[in-house]
Amino acid sequence: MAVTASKPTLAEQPCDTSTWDAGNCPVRDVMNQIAGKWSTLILQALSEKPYRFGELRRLVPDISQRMLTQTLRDLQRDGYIDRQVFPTKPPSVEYRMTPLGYSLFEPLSAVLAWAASNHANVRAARSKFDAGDLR
Amino acid sequence: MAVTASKPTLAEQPCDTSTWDAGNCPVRDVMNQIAGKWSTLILQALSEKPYRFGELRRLVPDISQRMLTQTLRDLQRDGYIDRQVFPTKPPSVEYRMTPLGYSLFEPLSAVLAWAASNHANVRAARSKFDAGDLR
DNA sequence: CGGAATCCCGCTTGATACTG
DNA sequence: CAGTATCAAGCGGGATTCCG
Repeated sequence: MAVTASKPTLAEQPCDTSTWDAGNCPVRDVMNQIAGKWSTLILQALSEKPYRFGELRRLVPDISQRMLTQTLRDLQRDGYIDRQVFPTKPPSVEYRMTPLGYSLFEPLSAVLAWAASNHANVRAARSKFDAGDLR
Repeated sequence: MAVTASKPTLAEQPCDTSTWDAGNCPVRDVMNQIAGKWSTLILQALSEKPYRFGELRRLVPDISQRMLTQTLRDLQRDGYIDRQVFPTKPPSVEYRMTPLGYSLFEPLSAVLAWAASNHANVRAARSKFDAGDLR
């Protein structure tokens, strides 16, 4: 349960505050997409193997078809996933991760793993804050 | 410019779809916080060294004091940062990263670094998608 | 200086219905 | 099956004002 990491080496991190102007900040530009409510879930699913639309819908129980469509299009637009249509009857559409998507998911999966491992720590900090808030 | 990573080892990733129910999904619970419009920027700044309220405000030029206050409180609530009040006149408040915050920032910084490195790739994919959209 | 409180707008999201 | 279209609600977030 103990937090494993202390202060890491941060010297080479992209903390360049000179590029934080809203328009051309890479961090914002990329994060604003993958930070969406559903993006990480979809990326996580597709990192495993390709899936069809309906399969993804079942994998992420409470996503609406509207949001699934939109999230998939956004991820495709940024080059993270590919969309392949099979003109069968009824039609079938398969989504799969691109090399760029995999290259993103590599560091991203570390964050997701952190979330899974440290969820309890975060929840604990939360209740502690909510409780002893006044003092 | 070339994308460096191909399919990485994903066997051990937390792709457990059984825990994707909205309520208890660790990924959503953690990501929904750090995915905020400003959270990563603040974490990035505080990963360097502690800062005071006004300093952070200057570091992130286009954040409103409302959002800065709220983001800082949320990050503090989840245990990522600490808040220390110096009862001077006028008062001074310093924010600094906690060990938990550093342990999160370690994997997170890899994503931020990816964003900086691959921003061009994403932008290229975007324009390509927007152009040849119809065919 | 470091906030809290209030007002208000607009984008995101969800529910529903329709189409190829 | 895999979407698109439309409408309405919610809340994220900005501008402003006031306080210790």
